[in-house]
Amino acid sequence: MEIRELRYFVAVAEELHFGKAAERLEIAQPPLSRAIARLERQLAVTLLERTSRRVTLTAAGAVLLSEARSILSAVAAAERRTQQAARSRPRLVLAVKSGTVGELLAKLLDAYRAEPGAATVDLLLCEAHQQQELLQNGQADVALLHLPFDSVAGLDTEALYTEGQVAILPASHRLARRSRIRVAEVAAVPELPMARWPDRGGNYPEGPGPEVRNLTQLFQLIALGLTTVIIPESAGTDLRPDLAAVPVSDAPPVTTVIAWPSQSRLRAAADLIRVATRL
Amino acid sequence: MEIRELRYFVAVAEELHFGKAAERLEIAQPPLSRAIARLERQLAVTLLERTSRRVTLTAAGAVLLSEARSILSAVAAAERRTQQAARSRPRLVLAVKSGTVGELLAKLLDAYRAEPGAATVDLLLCEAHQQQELLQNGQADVALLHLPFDSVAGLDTEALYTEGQVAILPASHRLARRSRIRVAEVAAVPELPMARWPDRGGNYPEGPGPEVRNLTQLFQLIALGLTTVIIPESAGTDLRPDLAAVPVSDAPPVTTVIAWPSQSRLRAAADLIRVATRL
DNA sequence: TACAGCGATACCCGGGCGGTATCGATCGGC
DNA sequence: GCCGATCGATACCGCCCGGGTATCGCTGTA
Repeated sequence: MEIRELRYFVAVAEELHFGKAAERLEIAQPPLSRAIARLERQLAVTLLERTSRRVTLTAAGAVLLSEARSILSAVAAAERRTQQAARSRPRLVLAVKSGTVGELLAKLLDAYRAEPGAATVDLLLCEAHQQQELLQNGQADVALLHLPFDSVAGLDTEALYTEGQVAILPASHRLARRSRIRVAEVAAVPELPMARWPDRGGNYPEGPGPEVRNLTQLFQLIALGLTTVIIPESAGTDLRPDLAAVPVSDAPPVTTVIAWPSQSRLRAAADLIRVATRL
Repeated sequence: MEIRELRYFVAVAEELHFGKAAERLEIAQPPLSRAIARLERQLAVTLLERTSRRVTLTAAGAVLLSEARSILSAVAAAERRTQQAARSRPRLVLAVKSGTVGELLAKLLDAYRAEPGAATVDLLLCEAHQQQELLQNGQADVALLHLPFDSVAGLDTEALYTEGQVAILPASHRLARRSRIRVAEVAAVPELPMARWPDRGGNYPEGPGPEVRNLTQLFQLIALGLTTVIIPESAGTDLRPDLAAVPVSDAPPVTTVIAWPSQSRLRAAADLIRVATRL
């Protein structure tokens, strides 16, 4: 089994169409058919059921698709990390999404810079759902994630900071004067439907609330009295004066964790993680 | 970068000798030299420093070695799991080491067998240090591990059972009548030096105690008044009459966890894990 | 200084990868 | 019900690359 064969198989398994897959791979269709056939022969397993009209994955094919994706990620990561290690001045890529506790991040970077032999830290600002992938394929070395929202499968983590959540409301709203509130109460306000965030594919779930992409947009809509949201405390400090934050008593606490690929052996990453856990 | 090239690189990086590595790979030395040179050219990175007298790894080479090992494991796992998925009757390999809570294991297997669509579970009895590797390269799907002894890097786990530890002593020993004991007291008995277990390489650490490989051996030596050991409670039940178990008050508690590779997508494994967490 | 050890280089051969042309099966439209 | 379009498989060809042998060149040692 070779990497090229896995790349070919993933293309076919995703397109479910040899012609399209060949186009994506920038090769002709016949060599692709042969490569898949050879892969099947070597494994002694049928990966795809094909008629001349449709191509479908077998159960074994579905397993290999998932395995192959993670192998290809690991290969890309290996290439990046090897080249990174060859640089004289090491760099470390830290993936954070907007909304990450600014104060915590500043303290972490300051503390790390004071370390002897500290690498240059590049901040990679990204969307929440990209972080896992960035770590897996080596585009980032370390990330700050938020439990219980972000998935940490395949990652090692250390908890840094736990906080409650607050509801952000128009300052003039009747609920804005409450000292505490419950999730159900926020959800039950018909004139303030909860904002909707895009999923991985960039699509929005169905619902009455407005579609938003970032906190600035969101705060503007809340100030206009059009929506509301429940977010971690630290993201709701230093609000504009026409907004109010009310602690939500029964929202799950949010934990900021530092995460890295579990097989990571980078000196610089280990240093940063050690510094982070001592904060 | 191809799998074959990674296999070649790992061989050279481990042997630090092109000739030996070529022999191990069952190819001639010149193609091996060329393959490594090509890999270095493609990555634009020097992986090995070679004089005609010695070969050494560069920092980048050390990184690639570690990455390559895990990629090769992942490839082996992918092959095994794909072939497994192609079988009509799914099988599930559960890696356990001797000494694992027998009662817990029996309950788990019974409960799982009662599930609809349960796979055949094969028990793979192994040494503690093999389990991680068996899961990573796909020879096992699920394992029972013991924290804090076993490493769980790269694995997902669920805690099943926590218990204290006991010291196993000859029934006639003066400490055997105690109701509780401390680690320091056990360690301070000069006539009963703690038994030594082999490490990953099968070598024994230095020390005064006897070398042992399994509990049966060990119990025999304890009965002869030659050694002692501190083990989880459950491994010290139903002892032969000439042995006694004394709870050790300050030994760390041992947690039995069920562990699986974090990217695992096996139906049968998920079922087994679900059943286990409900026990 | 001569020799042994070891990686690199030169050169050759064969298999396999990728290309084009075409077949054969299947499904949809008229 | 037949024809044509679609799409994967097959046949055949050329070339690159992987693997082999022979040999070179450097280095450390006796």
